[in-house]
This record gives sequence, C-alpha cells and structure tokens, in this order.
Amino acid sequence: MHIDFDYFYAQCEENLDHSIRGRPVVVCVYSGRTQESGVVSTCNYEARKYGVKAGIPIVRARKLLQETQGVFLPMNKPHYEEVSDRIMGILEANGDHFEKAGIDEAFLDLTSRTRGEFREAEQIAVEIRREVLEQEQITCSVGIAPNKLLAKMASDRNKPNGLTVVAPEHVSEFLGGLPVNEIPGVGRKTEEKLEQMEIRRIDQLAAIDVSILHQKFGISLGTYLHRAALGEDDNPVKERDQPTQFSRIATLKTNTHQASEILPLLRTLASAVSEKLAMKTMICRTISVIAILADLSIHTRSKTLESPTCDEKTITQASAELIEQLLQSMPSATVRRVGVKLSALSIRSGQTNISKFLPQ
DNA sequence: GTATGCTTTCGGC
DNA sequence: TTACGGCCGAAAGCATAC
Repeated sequence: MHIDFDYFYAQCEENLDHSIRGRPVVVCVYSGRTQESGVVSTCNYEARKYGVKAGIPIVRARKLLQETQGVFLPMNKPHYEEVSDRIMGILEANGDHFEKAGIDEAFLDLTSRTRGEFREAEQIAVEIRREVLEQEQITCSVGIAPNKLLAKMASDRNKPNGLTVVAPEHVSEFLGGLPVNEIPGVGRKTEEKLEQMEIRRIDQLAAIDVSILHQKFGISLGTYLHRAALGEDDNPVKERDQPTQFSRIATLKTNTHQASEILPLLRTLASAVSEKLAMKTMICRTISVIAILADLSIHTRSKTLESPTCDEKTITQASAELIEQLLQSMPSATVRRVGVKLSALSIRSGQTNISKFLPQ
C-alpha cells in the first residue's frame, strides 16, 4: 500500500487558518533576492484549476491568480514536519512493515496481516484514512497493489482523497492505457527519448524487446523500464535507517564569479549544515559544494576526508577551498545559488579518533 | 573483466 | 514568452585494484 498526503503543505496551511479554505492557496519558497523571487512549493486544488503547480516562479503564479482571492504563504517546514511525524506514527502502527518515502508519503506491507486478501487491505486503508482525518484533518490518497511500484502508481490515479485498488488480475488493464510518464522515474528526458521511438503508452513500452531498451537506455534503466511496463517490482517495503546526506543551499543577493562575494553565505551554510550534523550526533566523510549558475546549470565539487568529522571549522574550510577550486575550473561561471552538502555519514560513537590505539 | 569506491549529475517532491 | 527553491536519494560516470 502507498499512502500520499494530499497537497500536503497547503493542506497544513488550510488547517492553521480555516478562513483560507475554498480559496487558492499557494505555499512559496522565497529566495530573498527580490520581493517576489522564488518558486511555488505546492498549492491546493483551487489554485491548480488556474494552472498553478509546484516549481513555477511565484510571479507567474501571481499572474495566473490575479483575478482570484489567492493566498500566498511562505513555507513553514518545521510545522509540516511535526504533522508528518504524527501521521507517520499512525501509518506505522497499521502495517507489518513501514517505509517513509518522503515528508508526505509512505509504503506499508500488509501481506501477512491480510494474508494477501486485497479486500482486507482495502478495509485497513479505510481505517487509516479515517484515523488520519480525525486526528490531523489531513486527507490522503491511497493505492493498494501487489508491489510498491504499482501501489505508488495506483495512489496517483484518484487524487485527492482517493482509494485505488489494483488486484493482481487487473495489473495489465490498469497499466495499459497510461502514458509512460506515469512510471516513477520517467521524467522529461526519458519521455522524450521514448517519444522518438514512438512509444507513448505503457502497453506500447511493454511490447518492446528488452534488448532494445538495454541498447537505448543502458542495462539499469532499460531493465527497469521493461519490468515497470509489465508491473514487475520486487523491492521490499523496508524501514529507512539513518539519513545518508544533509545539505543547505541558498540564493545569492546578486550573481557573481567573485569568491569573496560568495564566501560569507557559504560559511553560513557550512555552519548551519554542521550544526544539523552535530544535532544528529553524526559525522561525515565527504564534503561537497554545489553551485547553480545564472543559466540554472548545476555544478558540484567534493572532497572525501581520511577520517570523518563533525568539526565546523574543518567543514567550513573545506567548503571554501572547494568553491575556489570550482570557480577556478570554470572561469566564466556566474553563480546564482550555492550550497554545502555532507555525505558518507555515520553515527558518532564515544571516541572521535583512533589515535589512542595506534603505537606511540 | 569484475568489484569497489569516489565524484558528479539526475530527478522526485 | 520570460520569470526560477531547498532539500533528498539514487544513478551515471570514472578511476583503481585485483
């Protein structure tokens, strides 16, 4: 089973202020560069009627909603995380295995508690939706299917507040007429490549020889596309353990190539992400910087340490060196946004190094 | 050639 | 027609060791 919280951030905002219900609600990420610069994070369905959607610039959403009583709100992520955590608790209690797949979605494996009976899974879905609505006033869309891939595609079918069941004997009719971009992982690039092959629907993809897909997309993606088109997926619902990376990214006031104009913001980001690492009592072995240029192209440079660290000075210093290195390697780069990413994480145990075990 | 590890890019939400 | 965030995880691409 896949559970997706409907237009989650905007629904949280509707619950914080009931007076905005029924009006277009747009949750925004303001970059701080100018009054209205930034993008739409998500919006409710009233706003979607006018063409507003995640990822478009805020100024464009303003124009689309200029004739309406549209509400524009800044993102309040800590609040959404609190609501999400409580809902995840409800979900976890209702499955044999639970997997959080993002702030607003999760998978449950119900195989053993329903003994594979889809009607029983459907009853559990009804119960879950009632409980989440009662406790948190959040509606969800749910997909029930033989595996994670199909469950996710099923939850997408009837949004918002939908419940879609795809029993094993209905898999091919469910997939048949859908466009290829309904397959998770098929974005604009893969869609275009398939379009060139005149493959638009999943049933057309299913009819293609797997060796042709290997040739066009490589073994990994080719095999995935072939199996997905047949509704095959054997990934288990698996509890996600520790996070694998932390990052902080922000937009510069003005674009620049000068390291001196980037370093103050970069240091702030390095400090913030170091603090997050320390708060989680973790250490990192790899430090990366990310630069997004004026043309929105993304470039990164990274460094892997001999021994992992959580030291803010070390992380700040490495970040500064990496951005200098990136700027030198791209003499014409005009930077718009910068970020710092920490990865190769591990849990910090009692000792910070092994020196006391080495011979003197 | 295969396995492994590191760097960079891609894509979802 | 343009406009344009901040995260995350995974895959791709490449180098090295055997």
